[in-house]
Amino acid sequence: MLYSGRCEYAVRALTYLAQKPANGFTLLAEITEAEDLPRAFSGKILHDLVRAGLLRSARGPSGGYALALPPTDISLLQVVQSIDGTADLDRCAVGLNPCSDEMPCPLHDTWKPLRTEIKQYLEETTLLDLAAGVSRKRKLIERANATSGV
Amino acid sequence: MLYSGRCEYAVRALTYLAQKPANGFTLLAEITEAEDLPRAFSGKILHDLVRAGLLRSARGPSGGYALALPPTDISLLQVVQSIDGTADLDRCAVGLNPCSDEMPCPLHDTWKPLRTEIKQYLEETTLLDLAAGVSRKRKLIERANATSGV
DNA sequence: TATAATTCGGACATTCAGGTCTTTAAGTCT
DNA sequence: AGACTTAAAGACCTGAATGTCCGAATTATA
Repeated sequence: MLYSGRCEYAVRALTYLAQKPANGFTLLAEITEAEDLPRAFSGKILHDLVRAGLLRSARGPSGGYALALPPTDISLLQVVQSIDGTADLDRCAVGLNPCSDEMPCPLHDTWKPLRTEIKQYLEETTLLDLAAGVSRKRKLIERANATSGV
Repeated sequence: MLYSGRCEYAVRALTYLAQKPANGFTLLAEITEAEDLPRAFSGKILHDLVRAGLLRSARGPSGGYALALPPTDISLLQVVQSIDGTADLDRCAVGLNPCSDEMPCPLHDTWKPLRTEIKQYLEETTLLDLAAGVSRKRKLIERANATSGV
């Protein structure tokens, strides 16, 4: 709903990397197995992220992928723009052209503030937030298992 | 961004119908020419809306399509759900399963309020609002043409 | 230097949304 | 009844997104 399938894969892979210690590379195989992603396809997506400057990569033994920036410095918006481009976010909700503040489409006045809010959300949410969310979830699962006597 | 291409066509066709007097049917050809939509394809989409109960249709001479409800009673959400289904709107933003309030995904807490807002927006916006927006736009265009001396 | 490990890159396969075309069924009019 | 108009339904086509496969390029290590 917010972004494409490709982009979702990118977010998940990046979130996985954000949870790992900052030194050294992580294998594609490890990422895709942990996150249950299609391996070859994800390889291409990660490569796109390399070209976009969000990841570093290294070939050969002890190679793999690593974040090119600290998790605080990578926002969802950057990921979306690297993978999907910016087109969707600025597009008119009804698809009528031309559509601008001067020549608004039927939904323009009401839709625009909401769209701005969505964009802000993507801009403010970083990989750190995502990684923190994952560890919070992990704890909840552990607690659930403990209390249910497993 | 909010809904699929099919759904956008549906919204535009419905908006066109909402601007017409309530009696009688409107030809598919008229709708698609006025809104510049692919004719055969739009026929299928309109038929989906008939099955969903948002439109009525009639074959033969003086046949065509008409709203099954007054424009105030058809919300964008109903259109989206008739065409795209409800899946996207309730889906977890990151695509992790399971994802619920008890077992939230990394984005759950922050994404959910925004998603609720989007849903509310779709629910509160009706065909009447859209039709009103169109006539507002039409006036703006006329005024622009008048002042530019055309 | 040889070898193994790993990403890179392109060719190919599959699936799905978008879209056209043709035939059929259901109405209206004379 | 017969001719005509129009939506309904289905077969088919197209292009983009998704995904696989395999060889080439690169690099650490023995």
